[in-house]
Amino acid sequence: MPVSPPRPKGPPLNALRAFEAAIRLGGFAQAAEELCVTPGAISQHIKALEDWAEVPLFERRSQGVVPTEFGLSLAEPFATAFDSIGQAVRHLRSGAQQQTIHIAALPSVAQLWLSPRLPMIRTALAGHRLSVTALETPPNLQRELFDISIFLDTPTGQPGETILAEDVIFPVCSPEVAARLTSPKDLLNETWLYDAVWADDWDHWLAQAAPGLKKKPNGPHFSLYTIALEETKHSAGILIGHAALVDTALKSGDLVAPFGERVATGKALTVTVSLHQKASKAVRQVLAMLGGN
Amino acid sequence: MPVSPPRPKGPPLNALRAFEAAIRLGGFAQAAEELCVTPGAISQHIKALEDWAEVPLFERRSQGVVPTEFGLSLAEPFATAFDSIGQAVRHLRSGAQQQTIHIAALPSVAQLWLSPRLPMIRTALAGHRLSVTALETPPNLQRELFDISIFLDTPTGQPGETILAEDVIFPVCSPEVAARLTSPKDLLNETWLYDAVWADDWDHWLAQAAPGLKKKPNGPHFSLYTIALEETKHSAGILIGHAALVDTALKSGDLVAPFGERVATGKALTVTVSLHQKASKAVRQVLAMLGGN
DNA sequence: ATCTACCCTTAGATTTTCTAGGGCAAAATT
DNA sequence: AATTTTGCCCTAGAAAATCTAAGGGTAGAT
Repeated sequence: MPVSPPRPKGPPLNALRAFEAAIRLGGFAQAAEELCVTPGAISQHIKALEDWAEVPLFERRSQGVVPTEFGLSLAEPFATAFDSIGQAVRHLRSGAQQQTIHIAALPSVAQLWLSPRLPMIRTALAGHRLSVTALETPPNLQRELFDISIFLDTPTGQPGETILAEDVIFPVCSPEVAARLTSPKDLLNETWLYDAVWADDWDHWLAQAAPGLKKKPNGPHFSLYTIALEETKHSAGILIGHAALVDTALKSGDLVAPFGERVATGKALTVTVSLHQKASKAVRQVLAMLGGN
Repeated sequence: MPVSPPRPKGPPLNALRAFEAAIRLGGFAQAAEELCVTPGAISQHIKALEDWAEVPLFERRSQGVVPTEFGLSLAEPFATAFDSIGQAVRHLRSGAQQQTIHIAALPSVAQLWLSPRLPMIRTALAGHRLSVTALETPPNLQRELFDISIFLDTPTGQPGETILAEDVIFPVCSPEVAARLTSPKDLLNETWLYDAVWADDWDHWLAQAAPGLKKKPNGPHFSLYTIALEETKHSAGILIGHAALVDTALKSGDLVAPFGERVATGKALTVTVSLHQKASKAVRQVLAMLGGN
């Protein structure tokens, strides 16, 4: 006789969030990244949820998970729900006495492009705190707590996005190294430096600027563009420079661009602002200073 | 220089839920009851949230907490957000192979009124599981996971509510005790039994049915109406019966109503169903069997 | 065939979250 | 005026959740 079982408890909220992320991003690993946990954590959350609801949400395949039909049907309601939560949380955060502007940027962009502009911003925004977070992938501004994101990526065209500059690349090196170079062919005798995530920059530039020139890539790879740039300054070799990132070094004379050929990558330095009313006065102010409209 | 702090993390979701409940119900204690935790837990959640947002949400007074103006302004967005979550969760639960109908009822109603009707419902709903939970206060059907609630309370008039019967009260006792009674005045010589939460039933009935009759209440109090009723059957005294709850005992002859005066309390036996599409076929079926429209 | 690169799971450890018990202060009651 | 009641706060220890790290399996590449 089923009388008085303990009050039926709702599902764990964090599991719902994990599920929402997993179904939206299409995988546990991606969801894990967004939530800053290991995939195992996501796996357990989903399992807990499946146990609670007594319904399978994902089909486990060897190459990843595939949402079940039913799981997919939950995507929209949960997305709506968490957008709603996000909005309420923004409202909550807007109450802080001292507002904080959260900026997300690619590590290299943060250090090489944003950093020189920060002092100006900070003085203009007295009374606000400023927080800069380096991220490998652009955050979902609707869901996460960033106000502004600055990335070097293919523009998505979503609302709130402003293109600051098209991305153009060209080899850069120290003046000392540049002295040895007269034509692109001389590159073959030099060490080529690579950024780990932009490893095909060299191929891309060569294809446009010096077709036919081939070289086995044997130079060092750096996980941080900034490190590669430092090494370049120390005459360790030649690096493909992204205009927005090497501008300061070129202006100071630490680096030079030995060849004139500038090649567009199709990417762009884009700044995106979250579309929310509160605090946006300060956010718009920052945007204007960064060169947005 | 604030570069690369750890990714700003959102507020703990559970704290948001605690806050939403606290602001909606107007107190930590009430929120604690709804979430089935101790008030201390709520207190900690709210504090965590206030620390996170760096803004006070409640003003602590000795007789309870009062929401700050800002806290109050968050009530609506958070209510909306959690309604949204609730809806998504219902959708999720609707996927279970074997549906469960969750019924919430006052303990006395569950045992005395609902219990005799359960076998009929269960056979009609083969393939569904049935869960009956005894609750002192009616749950928020929009937020909690109950499908049907049955309470003896003043009708609220909210959508989904059906009045099954007006609440009327009158003294009941065992036939053995009834043999000693001829007029209401004889009540003065008998032991009066009380239900702890309906302690003023006697006063209420006397005021209408036998004005002037006074007696110092010295009879035993029972925390469960069912126990009081059992004692009444064992001739331990006279109890104020609620029509819906003593019906079975009157029909079986275990109890009798020695006086004809029936007094309305203004309350009613009401059944409320959650307004949701899925699973509501079964829910409506149950409702019909209980006597709703 | 073997290797590499993914991605998901499981067991154990860690951190969060909860409960219990003791206080305090104002309001209601005696 | 004293007492009881109510409702929140605090802290330490206990319970439960959540996470990480290591394991294992599959597809496509070498």
